[in-house]
Amino acid sequence: MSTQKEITIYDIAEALDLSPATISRGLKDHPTIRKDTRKRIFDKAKEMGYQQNLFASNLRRSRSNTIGVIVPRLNSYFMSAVIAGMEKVANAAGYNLIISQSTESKEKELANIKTLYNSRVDGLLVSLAYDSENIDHFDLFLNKGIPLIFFDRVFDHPQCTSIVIDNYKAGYEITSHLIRQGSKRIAHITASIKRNVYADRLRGYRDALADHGILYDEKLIFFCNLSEQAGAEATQRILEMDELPDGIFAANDTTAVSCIRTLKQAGIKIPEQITVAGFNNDPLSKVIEPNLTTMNYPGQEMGELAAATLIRKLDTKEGTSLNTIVLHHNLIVRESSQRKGADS
Amino acid sequence: MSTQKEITIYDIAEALDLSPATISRGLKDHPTIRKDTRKRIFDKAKEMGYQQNLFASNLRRSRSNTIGVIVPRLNSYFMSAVIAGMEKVANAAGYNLIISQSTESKEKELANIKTLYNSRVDGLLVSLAYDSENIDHFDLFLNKGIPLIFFDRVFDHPQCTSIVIDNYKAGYEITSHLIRQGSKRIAHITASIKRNVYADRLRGYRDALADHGILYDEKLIFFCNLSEQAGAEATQRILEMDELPDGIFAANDTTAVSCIRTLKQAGIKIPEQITVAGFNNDPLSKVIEPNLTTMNYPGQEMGELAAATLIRKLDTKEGTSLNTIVLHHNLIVRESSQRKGADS
DNA sequence: ATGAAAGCGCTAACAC
DNA sequence: GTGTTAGCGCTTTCAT
Repeated sequence: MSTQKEITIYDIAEALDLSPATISRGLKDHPTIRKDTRKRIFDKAKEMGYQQNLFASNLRRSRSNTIGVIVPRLNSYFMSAVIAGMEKVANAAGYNLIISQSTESKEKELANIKTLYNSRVDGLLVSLAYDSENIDHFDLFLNKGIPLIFFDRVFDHPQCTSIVIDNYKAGYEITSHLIRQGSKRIAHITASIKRNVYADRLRGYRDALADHGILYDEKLIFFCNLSEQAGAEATQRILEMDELPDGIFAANDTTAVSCIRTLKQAGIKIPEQITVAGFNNDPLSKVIEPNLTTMNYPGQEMGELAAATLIRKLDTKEGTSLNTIVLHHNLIVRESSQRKGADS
Repeated sequence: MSTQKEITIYDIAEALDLSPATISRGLKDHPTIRKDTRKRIFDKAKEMGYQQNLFASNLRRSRSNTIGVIVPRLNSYFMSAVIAGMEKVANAAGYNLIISQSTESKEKELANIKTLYNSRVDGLLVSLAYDSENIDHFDLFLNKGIPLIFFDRVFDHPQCTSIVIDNYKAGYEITSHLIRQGSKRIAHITASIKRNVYADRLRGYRDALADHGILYDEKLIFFCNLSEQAGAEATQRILEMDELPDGIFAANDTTAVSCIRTLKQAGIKIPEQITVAGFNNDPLSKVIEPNLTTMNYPGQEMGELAAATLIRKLDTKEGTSLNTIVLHHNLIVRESSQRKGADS
């Protein structure tokens, strides 16, 4: 517990009979410092166990080299892949990550925003909560011109860049695929269409139906929070319908897997009676039997790109004109939707 | 981009014709401030859009209200549950979390330690990398008496608290269970026994064998990094053995699931020919068929407890005498190990 | 190539 | 109950 005194640049300055200014410059490779004094400074710093005090530096420079992250929830495979990607890029560029969860609530999101503002993060990476209607609560950041980048659950705003996949197209593709497999009454289990990801997938679903001459039926749309339990409940309601659907498109894999399990328990044959598709390419999708048809959604890549985009903005100060960056997605067809004799 | 000037307590002081000190006190409910001036201060602060500058505060108080977290990898369900738990507790207590990944490398771990030290985190929550032989590289923190708490992959040290489950007992229980199901040649797939979690489970496995009169056979122990791919490879090697084992205990669920899939492809009946058990109670375990017997490992709870323990230490300054906190675990018996007629 | 000095915004010991 | 004042450790202009 030897709370020894902190070593500061003043201590090094004294030991080397130089000024603090020179030490400060030497430590960050300032061009006007002679090579040998630079070396002396580094050696002494190491010898004395000097560690920079970032508060002082940040206070002085009004810059934190810290990036704030707000996500709805941390406990999913997808989100941890995203964070892993962000951490990798941020760390390599000398940035720290401060992470917080909105737990899907706008109030908590606002609280997080304030905390991160107080921590003077240099920028923000955000995936929005279910119930955030708009992004007025980000004004603190927007008014100050602090970069704000959305990923996955995004919001269109002239000042912000969004990183997404083309959820409309993905929803269209997955629905068309189910139709090509012979499904005509396709249920869709999804979440709040306040969020682009769900609204877009739903649009894709509707247009795919229309383009194949299938009437849209509101009763086939089930809204829930996409948890395992919600998936089971939605499926239960589906099973109680007068006329059973012959296909189900769930907006994430957790729900789709829960759905398959419930259907199997009810003795329904998949994909013969009902085709099922999910979304995300969660590890679960390769394990459930039958294997789940799903949309590959590159979480790690999305995290890396979000962080890289933000850092580029911070380092170059140039307001990149890019407003939306779209990542590739791809349909992974597996047994849960593949009927004999149909093409994929 | 209106980079308006920051509002400081001086601005509020001027507007209210008070001193900065009074504002500072008022803002943090100092007891000696009159209720009505306190209210005036709050109102004015809100009106002017004041936001505390944490750098200045932290610099002055030499305290950051920030907790550093170092984990091997972020992209697993278990780890994201742990982090979710930490974030919840930390946030409620007014702490931020800075998170970094060691990617299982001691060098990266050291780099993370230095960065977090520079950020002057108040304490550290750590799960060790595979290849950290000791914790000398934490000296920076230990020498300064900054609290260091290990969870999951821990290291015994008089200054540090560890949060774990009883891996020895868990390994013993799971192995005994397989034996009771009639397995006599049980393979064990695990990772570096430099880490307590794997060493302890292996000890439990050995002792369970011994207590049931089964000879320990080194050839049945497979070391790998417990990834999906490594699980498949290890299983491949198992399948090539002259005498096939009749039980497999894998040190995590990812590997166990990969193992089951590989065995099934080879036409092996589970649990009839080989019983299989995993570890962690990952969502995967409930989805694989047959459902996987596994050890429930409370990730979220472990994260909450780790954070709460650290924060208690920070807030009370009392060096809690607790050196190890052991969380409950429980065996979840599912089909992958349950043979007809055997008791669990 | 180096030094002197001011100040980033806040807190807390001390004064009244 | 409120004010004065001195720094926390660093960066950076300006001077030499």
